[in-house]
Amino acid sequence: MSPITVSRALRGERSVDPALVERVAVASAQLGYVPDPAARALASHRSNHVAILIPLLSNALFVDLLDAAQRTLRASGFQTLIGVTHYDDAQEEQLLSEQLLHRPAGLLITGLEHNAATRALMAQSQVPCVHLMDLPQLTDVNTPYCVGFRQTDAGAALTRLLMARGRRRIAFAGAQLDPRVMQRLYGWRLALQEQGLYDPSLEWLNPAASSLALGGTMFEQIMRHSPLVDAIFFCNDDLAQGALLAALRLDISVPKRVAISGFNDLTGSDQMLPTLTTVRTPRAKIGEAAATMLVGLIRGEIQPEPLVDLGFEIVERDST
Amino acid sequence: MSPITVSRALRGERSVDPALVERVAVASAQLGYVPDPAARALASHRSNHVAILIPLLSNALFVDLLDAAQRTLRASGFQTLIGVTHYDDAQEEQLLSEQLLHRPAGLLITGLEHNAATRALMAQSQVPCVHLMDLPQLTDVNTPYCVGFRQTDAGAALTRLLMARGRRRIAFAGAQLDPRVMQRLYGWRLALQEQGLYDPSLEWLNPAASSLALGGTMFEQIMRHSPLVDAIFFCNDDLAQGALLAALRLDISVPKRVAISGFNDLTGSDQMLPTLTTVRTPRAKIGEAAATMLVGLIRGEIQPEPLVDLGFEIVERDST
DNA sequence: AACGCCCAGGATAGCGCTATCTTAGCCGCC
DNA sequence: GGCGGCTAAGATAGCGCTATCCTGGGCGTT
Repeated sequence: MSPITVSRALRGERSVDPALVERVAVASAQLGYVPDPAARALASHRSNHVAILIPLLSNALFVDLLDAAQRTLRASGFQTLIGVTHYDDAQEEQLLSEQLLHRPAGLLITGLEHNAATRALMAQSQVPCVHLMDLPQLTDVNTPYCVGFRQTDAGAALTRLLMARGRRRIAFAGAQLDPRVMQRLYGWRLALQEQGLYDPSLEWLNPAASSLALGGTMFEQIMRHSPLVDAIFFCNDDLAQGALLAALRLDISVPKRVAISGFNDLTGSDQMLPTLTTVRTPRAKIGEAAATMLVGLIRGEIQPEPLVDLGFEIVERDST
Repeated sequence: MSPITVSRALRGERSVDPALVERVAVASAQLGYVPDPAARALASHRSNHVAILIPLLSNALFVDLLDAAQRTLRASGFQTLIGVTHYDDAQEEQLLSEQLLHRPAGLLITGLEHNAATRALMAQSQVPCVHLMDLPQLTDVNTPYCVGFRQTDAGAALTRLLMARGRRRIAFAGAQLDPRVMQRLYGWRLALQEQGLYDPSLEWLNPAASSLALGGTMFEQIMRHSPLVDAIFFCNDDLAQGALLAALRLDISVPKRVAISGFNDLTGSDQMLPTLTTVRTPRAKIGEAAATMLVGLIRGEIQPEPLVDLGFEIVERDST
C-alpha cells in the first residue's frame, strides 16, 4: 500500500476500499502512528488550528465563550489558538495576522465591527469564519456567519420589565462601552421612548472597564445626582452586583427605593442580597454552536442559515 | 546570499556578518517576508507554540494565570496552546499528548502532581517545562522548574492572623480539594496544632466545585452544626463571598459572631459587606514569571534558581 | 613555510506529509 | 469489440524551511 493511500484512508478522503481503510486503522493503532501536524500543515496549507479572538480574559462572559468553543473544537480534533484583543483594533489586526501565519482551519471572532485591515485579512485568507455574540440588523447575500442574540431586543425587554413593575425614572449605567453595551443602551432608549419616558439625563456612560467597584461608584453618583431615579439598568452584572453591595453599605433599600438590574447572569447574581434581576445570555451555547458551525464550514458542509439567534432569557429576581 | 544564510540571519543563529543581518532585515521588511511556522516546525522539529495546561477556565485564578502567561509568551513570539484538564488525570494525559504532537517549544503546567503517564510524556518529549503555582517541599538535583508560592505557609499565616484576633474555634471549609486546597488545609492544621487548638470536627471538606452558592451552603451547615465556631477559613474567595452573603441573609453578624476569611483576593472581595479578609496570591505575576523563565529555558539560558517563590500577602479587611 | 584550526558562508538533503497527475482496470454502451 | 468514462490506487513532486556537512580563506603557531 502506498503512503498516499494511507494518507487518504486516514483522512477519509475520496473513495478508498473500506477493507484498506480498516487495515490502515488497525496498523496505525498497532504502531501508535499519529500524523505530524506540521507536515500536514506544510503540505496541505491548512493546519488543525482554529483561531479565536476575544476582547478580554478578565470578563467571565468571554471566558465562558472560550471555554465552550475550545471544548467543542477539541472534540472535533482542532487546537485552539487564543488571541486577546483588549478592545484594541490595532492589536486585533496584529493578532489575526500572526494567527493566520499558522494557516488556521477556521476563525472565531467576537463581534461584527472590525477595522478595514482586519476585514481585509479575513477576506484574503479565505479562512472560514464565524462571528460570536452579535447579529447584524440587515441580512443580504454577504451576510457573515454569526451566532449570538439581539442585544438591542434584550435591552428593550429588560427595560419593559422594569416599566411593567411600575418604574418610571429608569437610568442606564454602562461601562466599557463596547458595541454590545451600546446596543443594550439603544434597546433601553427605544423601550423608554415608546412610553414617552426617555430622559437623556439618565444615561450614565463610563468608558472604564467594568468592575464591582465601578458599579458601586456609579450607583452612588446616580443616586446623588438623580435621587428620584426608581430603577437602574446596569449594562452588566459586575456593575449591578457592585451597586447592590453599595446599596447595602449606604443603606439604600433595593428594590423598594430603587430597582436594580444587571445583564448576563454571571456567577453570584443569584446569591446577592437581594438576588439580582438580570438577562441570562446563552454564552456557553454561543461558543458551542459557533464552534459546531465552524467545524461544518471547515468540512465544506452547507449551513442552513448564516445567522443563529440563540435568544436570551429575562431572569426576574428580588432586586426589581 | 543563500537561503540558509538568510535563515541564519533571521534567527540570529551562529555568527553571521552584521552587515548581512542588516541587509536581510531590510529586505524582509520591504518584501513583507514572514517565515512559515509549519515549515519551520517540520524542518527543525520545534514549533513556536507553548502549551499550557490548567485545570479550569471557570476559576478566575487560572484565567489570570493564563492571561498573564499568554501575554508574556506572545511578546516573545510564541503562540499559546491551551489545554483544560478539568482536574482529570486521564484528560491531562490526553491533552498533553495532543499538544506534544505540535512539538511545542515549551510547556507550562499547573501543579506538581501528575500521573506516571503524564510525567513520562513530559520526560520523553524533552520539552522545557515550568510548573505553576506550587513549590516542592524538598529540593534535589532533579528539582523541576517551578514558579509559585508556599500554599501551606499561606494557610498557616492566615490562621495565625485569626488566632491573633482572638479567635479560638477556627473552622476550615474547603471545596474542590485540589492539591493547593489540601496544602492550605495542612497550613491551617499546623498553625492550630502549634497552639493546641486543632479540632478535627472543624474540618469541612466538600469535593464539589467552588461557588458562591456552595460557600453559602457550607456556611449555614457549619453554623448549624458548630454554633460556637468563631472563625471560618474558606479555602477560596468564592466560598467566602458566598458565606458573607449568606450571613447577611441569615442576619449573622460578621465579624462579631464569626470571622470569615477567604483565599486569593478575587474580584469583589474588597467590595463585600463586610469587606473580606483574604490572602492575595500573585497569580498574574506567577503567569508572567513562569513564562519568562520558560522563554529563557527555550533559549538555552541557564536559570539561576529552579524554584521561584513569589510569596503571598495577607490582606486584612473588615470580615475579621 | 607548512600545518592545523577556526569561522563565515554555502551546498545538499531532507523534515513527513499531501496536491496533482497518471495509470490500470473495469464497466456499459452502441 | 472497441471506445469512452469512471474509479481506485500509485508515482511524482513538492510544501518552505533548517540540520548537517562541506569549503575556502584567514590566522596563528612552530
